[in-house]
Amino acid sequence: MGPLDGYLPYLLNRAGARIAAAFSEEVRPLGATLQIWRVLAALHERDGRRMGDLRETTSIEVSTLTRLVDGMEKKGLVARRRDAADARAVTLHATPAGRRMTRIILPIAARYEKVALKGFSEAEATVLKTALRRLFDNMDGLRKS
Amino acid sequence: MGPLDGYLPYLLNRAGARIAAAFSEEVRPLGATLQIWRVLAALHERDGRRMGDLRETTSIEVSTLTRLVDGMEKKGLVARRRDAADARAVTLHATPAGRRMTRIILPIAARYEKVALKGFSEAEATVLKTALRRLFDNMDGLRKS
DNA sequence: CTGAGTTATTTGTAAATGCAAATAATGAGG
DNA sequence: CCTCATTATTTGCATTTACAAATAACTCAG
Repeated sequence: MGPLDGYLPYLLNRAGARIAAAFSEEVRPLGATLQIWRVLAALHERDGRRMGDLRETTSIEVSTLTRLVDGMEKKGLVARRRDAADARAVTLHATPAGRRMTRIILPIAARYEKVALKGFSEAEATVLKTALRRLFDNMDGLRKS
Repeated sequence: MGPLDGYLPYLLNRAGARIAAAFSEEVRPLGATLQIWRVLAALHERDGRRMGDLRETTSIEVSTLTRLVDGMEKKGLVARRRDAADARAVTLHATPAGRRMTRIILPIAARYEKVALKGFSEAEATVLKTALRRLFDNMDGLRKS
């Protein structure tokens, strides 16, 4: 056990990076990335989201998101549309190909949860997830203090 | 609560990113970064580590580490030395300035733990950290499966 | 004591990322 | 209807990062 093992930010980052790396490797042959999956998952829950909305739900920077969506559009996974209600905004829509990819990745994501949480009881898993949400909330708006 | 809120990798990444961002902002005026802090903390525990050793304990890629250490050397925080025992290796040593910075950041890191874990009991915090280590271990070597 | 194979670190290079400035469109006053 | 302040997205650019190739030094068999 290393010296940094006591630090929460380190433990968090380390575990997150490892899961992300494994997941990424698995979906790469499908032409997907972790970020692409995040966008697809968000659109799966609700299609036609705006960029700013996606930024919020995926925690991906808007500028990064723009370029990510550029790529996804080129791959035919999503389509941009001007929002009818407010023409400043763009709405994103999963194409049939996008939805097909979502259906393929959904079970993979589920399997990864299982692997990552191997040895955890249902209750322990819930506690962990709740703790991570609390942590996130605890850091909310701390940047201006 | 967003649609991704059920996914562990997302929760992990999101919480980790937020803590990292807040911590980074706090130590930036000192001329430090999260990565610099990781190296300093590792050297605080044991000075004279090799690059490969640091890679292991900090989870920072070796090539990234090389350039990070380049910068730290320029700032006078650490000094590279050829390992006397094995001249292929380089050992890293904190300078007085490096140790001074470590002493300054240590309490900041401790404070961040407190803020992040606000509302957590001692026991809950321990459970969370243990869970994160288990998670990390669960993903060990999964990449070749 | 020399060459083949191994280990440690650095460098080359291309992709990802994030901030800040630029662009585009809205809405409210006058 | 203009103009100004606001909101939404994109683009410019400099930094960070990671993989892979290059370098350097070790080990050991012959």
